Amino acid sequence: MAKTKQADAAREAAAAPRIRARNEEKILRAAVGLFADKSFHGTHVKEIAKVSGLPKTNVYYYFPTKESIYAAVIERLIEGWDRAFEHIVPEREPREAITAYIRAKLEYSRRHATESRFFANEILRGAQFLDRRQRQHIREVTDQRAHVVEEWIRRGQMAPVDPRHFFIMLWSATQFYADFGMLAADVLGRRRLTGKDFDAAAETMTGIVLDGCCARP
Amino acid sequence: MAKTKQADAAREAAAAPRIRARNEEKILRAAVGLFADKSFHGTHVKEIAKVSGLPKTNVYYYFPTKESIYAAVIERLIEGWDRAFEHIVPEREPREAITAYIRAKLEYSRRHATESRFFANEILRGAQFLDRRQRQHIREVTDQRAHVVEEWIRRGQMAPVDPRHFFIMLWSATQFYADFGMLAADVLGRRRLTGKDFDAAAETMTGIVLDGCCARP
DNA sequence: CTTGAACATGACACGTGCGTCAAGTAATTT
DNA sequence: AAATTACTTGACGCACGTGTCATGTTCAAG
Repeated sequence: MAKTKQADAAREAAAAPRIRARNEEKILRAAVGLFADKSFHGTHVKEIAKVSGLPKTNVYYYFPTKESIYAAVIERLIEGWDRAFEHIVPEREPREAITAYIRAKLEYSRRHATESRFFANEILRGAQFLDRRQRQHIREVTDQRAHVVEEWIRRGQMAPVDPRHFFIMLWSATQFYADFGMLAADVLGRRRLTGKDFDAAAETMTGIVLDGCCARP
Repeated sequence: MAKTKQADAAREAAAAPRIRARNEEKILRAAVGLFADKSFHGTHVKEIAKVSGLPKTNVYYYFPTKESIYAAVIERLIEGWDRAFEHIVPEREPREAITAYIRAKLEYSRRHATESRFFANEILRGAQFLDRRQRQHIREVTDQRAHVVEEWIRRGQMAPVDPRHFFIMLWSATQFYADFGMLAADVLGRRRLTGKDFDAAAETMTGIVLDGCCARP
């Protein structure tokens, strides 16, 4: 036990683990897709093994339990959570920054629909696997960007909206095209969402968020 | 077999089945909560039985399989899907109708968070249990209301937005507070979402949707 | 009160999913 | 080249979840 741990630490520090890195990658890549499609309980380790091309026992060589695989997938996603927020900085003009943010988020939804669905599913379940640190991270990042919006408002560049509900609105709308893509496609009369659909979504969304959709009577 | 079916039909037609109705109700009520929390595979019939206060075998007396319980829950939800859309009629002034729609949807998210989460989960999984009729229903209802928006635009009462993406935006934002309530609460620094939070959400949302949030430079 | 159907229940059969083990092969180090 | 560690593998045990069955019990009607 202690021995294994020590070896792990050594490996982590040193250069060595090409095989390990490659196999863990394979496993996590297979896992995120399966978890996204069928949720934690619906996904069997056997399948993760098959999809990743490794025998099941080998999966258990790298990860002690199914839960640990799930946790590892989460850990990766949290790291990328705030990427799109980088557009929200006080130096930029809000219209332009928000437009860029929406595009970035939608682009993410399109390219990483699977990860997005996985994450949505986890939150839907009450974020049972997110630990305190990860939840705090999300909150801190949001807080930080909320201050930018407040600054914009203070300068009169934006209407006085609640920044957090504002972000929720942007987040939910962009997220929708990844998480509920099937429903969106249905409603739009497509079999699957196309690039044009994402463009139309971005245009509609930015138009409404920036200027609203109803002239005052 | 044929006998049972005949009896079923008779029961359905006649007045009798108080006990059946009551027990099916109990089962479905228990099921929707469990499915919402733990998804299809994470929910065990044993638990459905326990929560609904019936012995497991009795659950199987009313529903042949776990899937049939799941399907029954879906059937109920689809029926109520278009309720909030009732506000979207051409006679009303769009600002007022949209405001009412947002409030209604948010109210639904607050009062029926469990059902909402169940439904979101089903869509997330690619709507595997929705049959063709149900999906078509959703599409038809949306289409119908999209025409109202188009009428408003034609009359110059609304900016020329894509009605379907517009609805998606409203739907996703309101849905968020039910489905990802835990995340919303986290971001807002609460333990749980309060009535005031829903009010703030409604205000922010209607403000942005109606008038946008950024003055043109 | 009797009869037959609807309803309720505990015990059980069967499949399968998680995780282990012992024994092997490849890669590194000395 | 030997020894030590990293990795790979097939077979297996155990627990548990789904769905069944045979046997009661309540209820509605003749």
